[in-house]
Amino acid sequence: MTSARPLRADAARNRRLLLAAAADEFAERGLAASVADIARRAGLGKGTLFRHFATKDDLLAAIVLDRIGELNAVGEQLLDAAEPGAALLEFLTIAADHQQQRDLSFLQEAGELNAEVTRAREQMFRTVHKLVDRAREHGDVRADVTGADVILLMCAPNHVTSYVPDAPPDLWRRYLAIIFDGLRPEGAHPLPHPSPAVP
Amino acid sequence: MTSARPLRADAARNRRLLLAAAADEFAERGLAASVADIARRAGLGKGTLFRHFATKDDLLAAIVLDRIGELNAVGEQLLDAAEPGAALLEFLTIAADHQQQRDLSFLQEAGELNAEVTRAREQMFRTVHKLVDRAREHGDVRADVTGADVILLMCAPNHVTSYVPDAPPDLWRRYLAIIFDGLRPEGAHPLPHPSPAVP
Amino acid sequence: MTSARPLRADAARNRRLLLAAAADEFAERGLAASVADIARRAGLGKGTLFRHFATKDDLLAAIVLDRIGELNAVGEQLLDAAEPGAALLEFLTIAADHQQQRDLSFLQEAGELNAEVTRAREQMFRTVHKLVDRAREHGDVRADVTGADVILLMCAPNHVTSYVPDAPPDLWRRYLAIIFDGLRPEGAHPLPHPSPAVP
Amino acid sequence: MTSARPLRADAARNRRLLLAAAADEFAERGLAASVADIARRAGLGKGTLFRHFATKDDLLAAIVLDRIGELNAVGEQLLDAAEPGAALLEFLTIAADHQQQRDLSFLQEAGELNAEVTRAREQMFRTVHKLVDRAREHGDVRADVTGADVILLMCAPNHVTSYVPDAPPDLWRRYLAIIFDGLRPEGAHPLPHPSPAVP
DNA sequence: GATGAATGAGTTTTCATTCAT
DNA sequence: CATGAATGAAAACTCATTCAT
Repeated sequence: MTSARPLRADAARNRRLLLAAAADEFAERGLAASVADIARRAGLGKGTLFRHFATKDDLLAAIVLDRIGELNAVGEQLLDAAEPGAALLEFLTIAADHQQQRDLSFLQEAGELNAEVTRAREQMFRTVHKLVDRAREHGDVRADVTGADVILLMCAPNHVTSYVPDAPPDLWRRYLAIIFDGLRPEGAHPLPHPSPAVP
Repeated sequence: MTSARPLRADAARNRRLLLAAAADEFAERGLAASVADIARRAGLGKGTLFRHFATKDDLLAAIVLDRIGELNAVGEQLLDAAEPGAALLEFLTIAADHQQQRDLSFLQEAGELNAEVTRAREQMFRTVHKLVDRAREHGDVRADVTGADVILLMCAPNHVTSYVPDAPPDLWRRYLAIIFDGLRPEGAHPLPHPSPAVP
Repeated sequence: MTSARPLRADAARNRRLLLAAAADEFAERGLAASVADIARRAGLGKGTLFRHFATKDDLLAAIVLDRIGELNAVGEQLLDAAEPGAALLEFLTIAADHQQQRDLSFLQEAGELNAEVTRAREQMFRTVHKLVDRAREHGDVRADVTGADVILLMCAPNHVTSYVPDAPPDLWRRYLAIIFDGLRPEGAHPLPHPSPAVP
Repeated sequence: MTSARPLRADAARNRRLLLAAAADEFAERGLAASVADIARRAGLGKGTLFRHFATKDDLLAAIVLDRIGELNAVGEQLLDAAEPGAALLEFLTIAADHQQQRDLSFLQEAGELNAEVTRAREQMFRTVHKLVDRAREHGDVRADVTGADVILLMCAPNHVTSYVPDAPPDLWRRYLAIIFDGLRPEGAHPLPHPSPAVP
């Protein structure tokens, strides 16, 4: 689905170089990063970049797809964990940590990319729903919280710390903790609006 | 400070049109929105925009300054409120509501704009610090939460709902409630990272 | 010809203010000077400027016309002078001095302006031709030199010094002297090209 | 210094096309010529011009550098000529002829461009000083004339003919002859102002 | 296959000129 | 009449994408 035949060894290497360079460049300059800079950072020509990714958006989609895939894999593993609440917290922790390792706030800037990304995203969302359902059933999160809520709140810790210049690399943990406390059943106040359906 | 002499009636109207169009356009396309599109949306010529705001950044700064000013005014009034916890929640509610009326997530994209904006921002931040201090001393928010935390979390409800395609206009209230529950003393778990100093 | 009825007193004052401001501004910034700056320097509105001069070029033409008129007047007076050679040298000296008092190199930047300017210019040229003819007949300039030659060389002293940053105000006299020595009969070498017909 | 590695064959051709088109366009319209017109005249896209010359000023600097380099080379060769006066005249003749082939009066409009141009210009000026010194010592030019004078007068023949609408291509020779006669010792009148130090 | 030169639509900004106040 | 706000056609420059080498 992603590729018909496997790439030649050097082509695969170039693809990796490009993805890494693009992630770095996007992290530093947001989506405004130029393909020329990305190619230069990868040590390759612009033409090569376009051979691998027909479009700047395709390149972005490839990165997003990677991240989503990794995240979904983590989530699926955690579905079998013994303590559902701890599993959900760990999922969110790993998600935020992944984001933090390479500042991926730019991922949010990206709107609709393509069908493949949409499919992967929905798959990952389903996994989150399952994690949340288990945690709720186990009484680890409040009864009125849904998978959709967690999906929406998932990126908030990283987003929030992105406003701190030179933020310490683990600052997001503080805000994940606060938000997760807000998801717990203890001391929960009724929510003023129903959960959205969509994600 | 803002203007030497009052604008002519029609010029004032155009200034308002431009600010509104710019806020809308920035909301839809982020800071990448073009001044040409903003002018077209305002039903005015590009030159008129330039006459009012010498620079795209000046236009952005004017919007940001407006919002920050409104918000600070609200905050200062609430400093005298009887119940500090309720006052803080109301401040956050009004802040988010203001943001919601025109999606202002783009405000965050703006880095350093100019000295006036910086000053206004710091003023507003000081007000938030005071609101939080009062609420904390009154036992309405957890002891380990600071003004900086609230400043950072302040925009999260709107940001979070911006991922929902056709979000109902009050959806942010749900996430503000969850986050505010996370700030309450009841059921608080210790935070894994100290609060940042900066904002 | 220049105007049907005489200007009202204040209108005439504004016209003078504008011409003076324009001459100064053109002198400092060349033809790139903006009408807005000229109007501001005159202490008047842009609209007033355009009421007096329908076009930036018209404004320039008015200045040029002034200068040419003054110069022609000087030339005509000198036609009656006793020593034709000295008269020609004085004409060139006065011409260069006029140019120097307000740096008028910008006058050269101006191409064809309008019929009135062209007519005045031709009138002035005729005067120069007469001055040169008299000097030649009197043996004060070489036999192979024409009025056209002098017209062309007339601006060279000022032009040449314009390359010297912070040139002393009388430097042009040095180059006028050199060029005028080149026009004298003594030590003249035959000229390799016939004089042009046109100016 | 000029280039790290040699340009690809077609790129080198385009660079030449751009330089030629720019020189023509500048000659016709002065520095106000637009890069779009230059590119169009070269039969290339605007982007191509930008790729070769990052800035309009860079393009101008490249032209100026070319001309100055050629001129200096000519001058240095003539330093060894047997007759210093004839050598100086030939230098001025070649300089004017170069200028004439492409009207380069716009070169003078260019102020400070960059360090490289400044250096080349100073080098060329030193060469002129040497040519003039030799000619003066040999009695071929008047005793009170300096290298600076010749540098300033060097462009006058071309400048002067630029006022003649369809000037014959060799008309400048006439004015170079007149000016050079002014530089000769025979019939020289004392100069009314000392030579400038600068160029 | 890889490279980087070429392209031109699009961006911000400037400014002569028009016209409502 | 005077004013300065509005206008839009350029201008310089950027950059995703194509294509010759």
